[in-house]
Parts: sequence; structure tokens; C-alpha cells
Amino acid sequence: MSQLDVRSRILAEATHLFAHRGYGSTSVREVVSRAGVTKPTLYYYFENKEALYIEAVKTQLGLMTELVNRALSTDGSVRSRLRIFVEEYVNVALSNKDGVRLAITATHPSIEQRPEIDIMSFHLETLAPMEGLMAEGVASGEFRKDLHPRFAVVALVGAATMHLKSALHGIELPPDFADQIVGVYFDGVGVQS
Amino acid sequence: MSQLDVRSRILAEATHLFAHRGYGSTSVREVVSRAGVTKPTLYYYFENKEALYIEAVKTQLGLMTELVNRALSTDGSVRSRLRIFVEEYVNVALSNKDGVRLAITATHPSIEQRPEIDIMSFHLETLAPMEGLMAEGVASGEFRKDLHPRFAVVALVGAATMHLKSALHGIELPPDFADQIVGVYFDGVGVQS
Amino acid sequence: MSQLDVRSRILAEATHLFAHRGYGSTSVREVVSRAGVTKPTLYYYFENKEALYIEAVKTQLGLMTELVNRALSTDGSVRSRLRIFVEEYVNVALSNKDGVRLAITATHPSIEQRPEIDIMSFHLETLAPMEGLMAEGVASGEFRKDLHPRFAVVALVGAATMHLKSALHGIELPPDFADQIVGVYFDGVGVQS
Amino acid sequence: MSQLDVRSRILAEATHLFAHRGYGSTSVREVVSRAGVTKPTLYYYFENKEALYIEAVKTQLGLMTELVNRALSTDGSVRSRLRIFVEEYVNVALSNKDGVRLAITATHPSIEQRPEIDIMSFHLETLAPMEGLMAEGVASGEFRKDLHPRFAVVALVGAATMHLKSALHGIELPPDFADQIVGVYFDGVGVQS
DNA sequence: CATGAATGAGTCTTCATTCAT
DNA sequence: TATGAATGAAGACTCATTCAT
Repeated sequence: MSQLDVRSRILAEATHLFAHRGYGSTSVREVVSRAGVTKPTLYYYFENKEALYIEAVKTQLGLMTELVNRALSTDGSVRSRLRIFVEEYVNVALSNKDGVRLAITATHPSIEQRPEIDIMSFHLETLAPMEGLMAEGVASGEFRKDLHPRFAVVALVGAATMHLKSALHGIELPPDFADQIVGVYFDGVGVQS
Repeated sequence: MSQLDVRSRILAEATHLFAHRGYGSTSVREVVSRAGVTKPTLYYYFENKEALYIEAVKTQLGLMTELVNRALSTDGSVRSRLRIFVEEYVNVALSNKDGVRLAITATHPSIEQRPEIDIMSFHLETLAPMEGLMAEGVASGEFRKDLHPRFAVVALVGAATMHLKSALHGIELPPDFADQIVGVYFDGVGVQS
Repeated sequence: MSQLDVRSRILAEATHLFAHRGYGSTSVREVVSRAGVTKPTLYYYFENKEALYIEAVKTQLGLMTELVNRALSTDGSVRSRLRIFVEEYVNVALSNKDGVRLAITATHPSIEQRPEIDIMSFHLETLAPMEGLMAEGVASGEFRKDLHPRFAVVALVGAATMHLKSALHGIELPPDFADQIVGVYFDGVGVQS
Repeated sequence: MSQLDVRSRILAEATHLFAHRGYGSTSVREVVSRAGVTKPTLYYYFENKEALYIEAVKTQLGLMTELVNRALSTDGSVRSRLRIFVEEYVNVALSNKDGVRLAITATHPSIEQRPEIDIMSFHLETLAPMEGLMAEGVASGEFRKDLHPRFAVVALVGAATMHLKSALHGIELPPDFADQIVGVYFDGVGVQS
């Protein structure tokens, strides 16, 4: 009948609206109207607005976790794996803007989430493997010995995310953005002395 | 009577609540209740909830612009100025969590801002001087010749902001975090070849 | 359950209150309270207070249009038809005081209708057939040749309406009021010279 | 300083707004804003909104009473005095639209006036002299013997008012409207048999 | 599975009114 | 006389949610 089944359509519209307006400014009425269903139908599939939000967010966080694991499980040097991760991260994000926006907002420390999301377990699931990779890099001699893995992860993810945000704001990224980001990350902005 | 005058108290509570709950989930009732005033008083000072939000956000963005300009206008090498900026940025942020949370959320590309904020002019006012500094670094030979200033800014601000976010999430930063961040930024995570 | 369905009950109470208090002094709360429903129910059936007002007024104007057409489509001389019209007009009005009050107020030129009513089309629908009848009277020789139809209509409707208003104010009308009104209208107050 | 003194300016703006929006839809805020004064100033001159309304209405009713008495106290036949009355009535009304609109609305039987106006005493003050004139006409032989004075007044005032209302609606009156109205009133629309 | 109809509680906002100055 | 600042009460309207069908 329709492209997606009813439940998926509701979830998709919810993701879109939560991402664009935020939780509090998104009304159930608007979700069902865009999904072309009635309110009781939504409540048939989801317990309430909060559950809908949580499912939408969890779905997106799951996609990101998958992405990280996929990127990190390739072969090659740590550097090349990080390059692949950055490229994938940004590209997937740009092809799923709604989802990424929602995920970023939801993991913001700003919102004492009314709908309580278990952010920490997400962070563990995604950051832990990255920290592992960083530790691997230190051990293998690719990274400086004095590097704290968590610190290394935060710096790279922060840089990549900010580039992503600027892209979401409409600023165009160069085609070799992943190379550039990882290049600066590995070699620094300073001149090699 | 009270520390701040009525208007400032309203603005402060609004900043707090908008930062913690988001725009849509913050009610005017709650703002006035925390500020210890009645609703008409709020509407005496602010046209409506949207105007209140915009003023709160603009105030915080203004503080950040000031901060950038202050940090960049010190003497010394580009590296030392960036170190000061990072230190200031994170410290000020941690001492004004509400404001920073609000500013970060507001400049998020996620929210098709119901209350429309002129984000771009903020970015220009803050990023432009930083880009200038980066260009200066390239010219003076402190930075690699092939570095695009905008790219350099985004990488550093992204890294610093992500560290800040992790701190807001409760993860402790080392005392020399600014040195570490700028260190990685300048010299890279890789071993000097 | 109740005599009328929910929607009709709301409309009836709205008509009553709008007629007695005016638009601005009638609160939605009062309407729903008298209709024995809750506010959201009202908004389920009517877009907003204005739409409710417009529907109430249009309904009453429609009844008046019907009345005019019915009275004028009888057989007999123009005079007898006008007599029937006057009688019907006043009697129907007195049996539907709320509706008439609302209609009179709404067609008042005084109120730069907040809820904009298309008064002109109502006037056309009601006055045009009456003007036609007057022209017919002139043609058939019942009326003076120099009579402008519109003028004739306004004079009769004005007189009848004022009698009606005085009745609404509590002043009793004689049983043969229609004969008297049409009598004066046709033969004048002056003595036949 | 200003054309009118403060109190008069407030009253004038109130008259205008009450006439155009009705009592309930007119806000004190709007009155003072248009009058260029502050709210406490209004409350210095008028006890409250209701008193302001009553004063505005009474002022206008007083003008109409004056008008009636002036017109009726001229010399000449009853017919000529009525002609003068009709002419004055309509002309004065058209030169003081706000006031007339307010007066007509206020004397509407529709509104169970929240601000209670003593309509009856107004009617007595204006209609009584007119009824007297009508009785005079009957006595002098100008009018038919079987004419009830009250009835005669209502018919004429009704016709004149309706013409006035149509003029307020924008429909132009012929220059000799008073002659025409009184003509129909005296001689009827029918052909003299 | 789906819905038309309903609701209690809450939304933002404005009302008429009043102090202290 | 006049006002800046304040308020209790009410305004219209929408929220997330539910139930009988």
C-alpha cells in the first residue's frame, strides 16, 4: 500500500519532527498528520510520546554504533581506519540528516532529557571500540606514547563532528575532507620541526 | 531587595530552563515561578516567550564572542594565544554551564529554530577573528603552508567543544587540558617522523 | 441522549450568548459550560471562536433569507404579500429572539466585525427579492409610479424592524400589528386629501 | 497642548473603539494607547471601564435627545417639523458616525448590557416629545384620526434609522432623502384611490 | 487494526485594575 | 496629575491521552 508500513512511517515522521523542532515543540498531532494516520493508531504502536521519542533516538544511535564498528573493523593501519571512519561518519550523516540531527541533540549534555535516554551506554558502545583502536595505535607505535586514548578519541570525534555541523549549516566540505581531517589530526597544524 | 533586578532574574531563570529543557519543554509558568514573579511581569519586560528566548541566547552568544576576542587579542605566539583561548573557553564555559548549554543548543543546526536566531552573524563575529589568527599563523611560519584557515578553526573548536561536552557530561578534565589539546592540535597524534 | 447532538447544542448556546452579550463579552468557557461539554469538544467541531460566531450568524441570516423568500412567494396582491411578510417576520423573530438579536447585531454597521461577516451578500439575497416585489407593485399600478424600489424596501423593513425592536424591549404589539404597519405604509399617516 | 484636554481625548477614543469593536472587544490598553496616555491616567478620570462606557454612551444619547428636541421645537406644520427632524437626524448622524454607531448598538435590545444602561429613560426623553408631536398632528387634523402616536413614531424612526444604517453601510442617499422619507410616511406608497 | 469523539490539564497571552512614587 | 511596575483572574486555544465502537 504505502512505501513503508504504518509503524515505520510514524517513526520516520517522528524522527524528522523531533530532529527539527525538538521534543517539546513536536506535537503528536503533527506527527500523525504527516504520517497520514490517526492518533489512536499511533498509540496502538507506541506507548506514548516519550516511548516514540526514545525509539526514534535509539534507532539513530544504533545506526551510529553500527557505523563505528563497521568502520573500525576494516583492515589496515590505524590511520587508514580512522580515515575510513571519518569519511563514513560524515557521509552517512549527510545522507541521513534528520537522524543525525536527532542523535546529536539527544546526546547533548544540555537537555536534562525529559525522556531519559541512556546516553552513557551509547557512549560506551561507540567510544569504547574507538578508544581500543587508539590504544592499539599507541601500542603499535603509530601514535605518540604519551597519548591518552579517551583524549585522542574526543579530539578526533570533536573535529569531525564540528565539520559535520558546519556542513549541516550549508558550508560545503572539500572532496578530500577525510584526508584533511585525519591529516591534521595525525601530523598537527604546526610545521614539523 | 534581591541580588538582581526583576528583569535580570527572569532572564537568568529563562536561560537556565531553556538550557536544561529546551525551548518547547520550558513553560513560562515555570520561568516566572522560579524567578518569583507573576506572568504579567514577565510580559511587561519581554514581548513573548520567543523574545525571551532570543534575548537569552543572544546574551550568551555575545559573551562567547567577547571571550574569543579577548583571548585572541593577547600578545604572544599564535600557539600561546590558542592555548589561552582553549583554556578560557572551557573554563568560562564550565563556570557558566547554563549559558554554554543554551548557546550550543541554539547554534545546533538541528533545530529549525522556532525562535529564529541569526546564527550566521554569530559565526562570522566569532569565527572570522579566529580565521584571521590562523592565517597569521600560516603567514608567520608557525603553521603548515597548506592549511586552510577555516578548516583549522573548525578542527580546534570542534575538539575543544567536544572536550567541553564531555566535561559537562561529568567526565573530569586533566588540569593541563589546554596544553594537551593544543599540543595534539599542533603536533598531531602521530609520532614525529 | 440529549435533544440535540453535541454540535447543535454548542451552536445553540453560542447563538444565545453572542446575541445577549456580544462577541467580545462571550467567553468560550461559558459556551461550553452551558452546552455541557468541554472546551476541546468545542474545538473539535469549530475551528475557533470566530468560526463559531460566523456559523451562528450565517445560520440566522439564512433563516431570515428563507423567511423572506417564503413570504414573498405566496399568491395575492403585493400588499397582501407584504402583510404576510411583516407578520411572519415579526412572529418568527419573536419566537427566535436569540437568533434575531444576533442577526440584527451582526448586520449592524457599527461593528467593524472582528469576525468578518459577508453582510453584503446577505443583503443582496434578502433585499433583492423584496426590491423585485416593489418593482412589481409599481408596474402593476399598486404603488405610486415615482417610487424607488430600494427606498420602498428600506422604509418598510425599517418600520417593521423598529416595531420588532420595541417588542423585544418588552413593549407589547397589538394583535393586528401587521395590518397597521402595512396600512400606514400603503396609505400614509396623513389624511387622504 | 493638545486639541482636546486629556479627559476628552480619552472619551473620544473610547467612543470610537466601543462603537467599532463593541464593549467586550475593546481593551483599556487600546484606548489609552490611542489617546496617548497611560492607564493610571485613565483611571484617574474614570472609575473603571464600565463607567467610561456609560459616560460615552450617555454623551451620545444626550446629543440625540438634544437633536430631537431642537428639531421638534421649530415652527410650522407637523409634517415640516418631522421633515426637519429626519434631515437633522440623518445628517448629524453621518457627521458623527462613531457616536451614532455607539448609540444604536447601546440601545439594541440584543445586549443584556453588561454595563447596564438606562435605556428606558432615554426612550422616554426622546420618544415622549415625538409622541406628543404625533398626537398634536392627530388633533390638528394633519394625521388620520385612528393613528396611535407611539405606533406612528416607531414607524418613522424605524424608516429613518434604516435609511441611516444603509448610509453607514456605504449606500448613498439622494439629496432630498428627507422629503422622500416623509413623503412616503405621510402619503403612503400606495396610489391615492 | 483503526477511528470519531471526547477530556483534564496545561499552553501562552492579555485582561482590567492598582500600588508606590 | 501622572506613571513605571506589578498582579489575580481570565482569555482563547492545544496538549497528550483514551474509550467505545
